[in-house]
Amino acid sequence: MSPPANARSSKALLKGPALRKSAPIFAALGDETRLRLVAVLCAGSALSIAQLTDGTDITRQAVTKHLQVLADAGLVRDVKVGRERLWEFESSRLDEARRSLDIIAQQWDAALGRLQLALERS
Amino acid sequence: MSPPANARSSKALLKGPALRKSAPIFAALGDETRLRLVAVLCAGSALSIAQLTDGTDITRQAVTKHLQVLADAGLVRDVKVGRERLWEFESSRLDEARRSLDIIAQQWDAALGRLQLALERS
DNA sequence: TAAATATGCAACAACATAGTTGCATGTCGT
DNA sequence: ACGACATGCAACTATGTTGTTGCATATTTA
Repeated sequence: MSPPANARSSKALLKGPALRKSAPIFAALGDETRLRLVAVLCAGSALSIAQLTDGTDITRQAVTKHLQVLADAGLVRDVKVGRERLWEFESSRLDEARRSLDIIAQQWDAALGRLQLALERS
Repeated sequence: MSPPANARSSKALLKGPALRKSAPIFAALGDETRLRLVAVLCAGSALSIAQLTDGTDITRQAVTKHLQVLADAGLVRDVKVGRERLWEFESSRLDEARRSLDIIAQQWDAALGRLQLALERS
């Protein structure tokens, strides 16, 4: 059979912590409200909870919880300034998630390449 | 203030369906078991439920449910072959998710660039 | 100091998710 | 036809998620 040649690399892909560590990041991004918060914050400026709540149909407390989820995933960070709590985007974890998707896409492209090669041989 | 120059583009980023449509994809990827299934299937070969269950500590039915979640997100597809049901990776939705992360990262880089520029001017 | 602002904390309801078990159905090989 | 194999369906439990309300606390500002 042909698969043994790449069986080890695909197993390594799974055992390596890269993919497993990405699951919580994807889970954090897997909510429309949180994805919107990330999109707002990645524009650069640190914003308060009240500012992030404005223009939303949910309560300030709900936004706070979403921000906490994002913070647990390492996607945002908070800085206390006076009576405010400003939230800012943190890019490192998102980069990890990007790399994970790139690895999967790359693996898939390689599989398509092998299929193409096999077809040409027939 | 400096933000108005890019305020419209960041709003367009949010209103565009690209990001909102990605949330369900991230939600589907936000589980260790499902991420593993995707990683296995992106290696190329279509696998049966029994095969995908082997080497796991959960039941076949649990795997079936996870596959259904992935299918709802458009990340995998099933093909019935005899008494088996083979599952294969589907790359288009994953590419959408990749583009969404790229957009966010790009937005962030632009913000850093503006910050750098502002610092140099001082 | 007092009012207004910004946030924190806790309890609650509603719903979704992850996983199980038990049994039924369909398909292959003998 | 019959046993073995692969899967489907439904019910059920346990737990997590999302969002709410009510009240407490800290910080400005007048």
